[in-house]
Amino acid sequence: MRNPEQTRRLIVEKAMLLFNLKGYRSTSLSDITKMTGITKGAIYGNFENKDAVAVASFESAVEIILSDLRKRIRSAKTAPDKLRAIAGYYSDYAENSPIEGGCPIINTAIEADDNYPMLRIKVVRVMGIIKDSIKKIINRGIREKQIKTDIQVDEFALTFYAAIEGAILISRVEGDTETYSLVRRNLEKQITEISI
Amino acid sequence: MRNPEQTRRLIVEKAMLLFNLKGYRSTSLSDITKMTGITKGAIYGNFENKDAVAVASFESAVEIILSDLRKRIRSAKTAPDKLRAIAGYYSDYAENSPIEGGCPIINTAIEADDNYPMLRIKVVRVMGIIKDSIKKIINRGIREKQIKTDIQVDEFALTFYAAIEGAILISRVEGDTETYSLVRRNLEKQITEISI
DNA sequence: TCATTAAAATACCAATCGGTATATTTGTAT
DNA sequence: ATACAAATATACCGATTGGTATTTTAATGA
Repeated sequence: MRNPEQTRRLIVEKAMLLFNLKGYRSTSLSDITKMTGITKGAIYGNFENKDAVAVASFESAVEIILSDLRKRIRSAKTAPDKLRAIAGYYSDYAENSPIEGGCPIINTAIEADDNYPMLRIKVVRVMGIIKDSIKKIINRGIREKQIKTDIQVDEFALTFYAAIEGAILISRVEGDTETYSLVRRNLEKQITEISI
Repeated sequence: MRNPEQTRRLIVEKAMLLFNLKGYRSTSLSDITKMTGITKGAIYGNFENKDAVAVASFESAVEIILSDLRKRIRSAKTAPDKLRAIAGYYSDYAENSPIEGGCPIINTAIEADDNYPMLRIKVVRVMGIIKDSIKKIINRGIREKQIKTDIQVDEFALTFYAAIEGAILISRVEGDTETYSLVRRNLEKQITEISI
C-alpha cells in the first residue's frame, strides 16, 4: 500500500458499487471498510467525510457510463443509427450492467433530490449532457438529410430519453428485461418513422 | 385518543408523507413520533415493526394515486381522451403533488428493489395494474374504432407509461416541470397519430 | 542507519437507530 | 365506585452510525 492515489481509487471503486446497490444513506462506512479491506482512518485520510466519498463515487459511475455511451454513439455513422445505439446501450445495460444495482443516474436522482443537494445538481448536469447529446444528434441528422425536418426536436429527444429511463426503472424493479425490450422496439420504430 | 383505528390512520398518513420525502431507510421512528405527536409505544401497539408501517404507508399512497387516476380515466369518454387524461394526471401530479416528494411508485421502486422485497413485489403489482389499464384502454379503443388497428398495443402502452414515469423522474430532480410538459406534448401527438 | 513525515490502523466518542419491557392512562362493564 | 383490559406513554437496551484523536506503520532523504 502506502500509495494514497491507489487507496483513493480503491475506495471510490468499491464505494461506487455499494452506493449503487444499497443507496448512499444505507451504505455505512463499515460496509466500505469491509468491502475494501481498508480502515476508517484511510478513508478519512483521503476524504473529508462520507458525502465526499459519495460525490466521488457518483462522478466515477458517470464517467463509466458516459464514456461507454459516447463510444457507442461515435461508432454509429448516421443520426438514426446513433439513436438506435443509445437505445441499444441501455438495453445491454439492463441485461448486464457494468455497475450492478440499476442505473446510477436514476438511483441518485431519487435519493438525492431532497437530501443531497450536491448530488442533485450533479445529476441534473449529467441528464442535461445526455439530453443535449440526443438533441445534437437529431439536429445534425436534420442538416444532413437523414431525419425529417418537421419533427419537434426537443419534444422528441426528451420523450426518447424519458422513455429509456422509465423503461430501465420498470425493468429493474420487475427483475426482467422484457419491458425494456418492448420499449426499445417501439423507440426503434419511432426512429425509423422520423428517418428519411 | 384511545381510538386505535384513528391512531393507525394518523401514523400511516404522516409516515406516508415522510417516507415519500426522505425514503424508508432515512425516515426514523423518531421522525414519525415527532410528526404525529404519538409515541413509539403507540406505533408498536399498532404495527409489528417499522417495515409494517412502510408497507401500510405505501399501500395508502397507492390507493390515493390509483383512485385519482381512475376518476380521471372514467371521466374521459373515448380511448384517446382516456390516454390524454392519464398523461394529464401526471402533469398535474408533477406540478402539485397530492403527496410531496415525487411519485411514490417510482421512489419505492428504486429503494425497494434490493432491500425491501415485500415493497418490491407491491411496486411490481401496481405497475402491472397501471400497464394493464393502459392496454385495456387501447384495446377497447381499437374495438370501438377510435384507435387504428395496426399499432402494437403492448409496445405502445409500455412506452407510453415508461415515458411518463421517466419524465416525472427527470422533472422532479430538475425541480422544473418543463421536461414533463414537453414529453406530454409529444405523447399527445402520438395519441392523435394513432387515433382514427 | 536513523530521523522525519505522511499514510493508515486502532481506539474511542456521543448520538441515534429499531425494538422491548414496563408503567401509566383511559374507556368500559359490572 | 371499582376492577379490568386495552391503548398509549415512558424508560431503557444493545448495536450501529459518522466522525475524531491517537497510535502504529512504512517510505524517504540525509
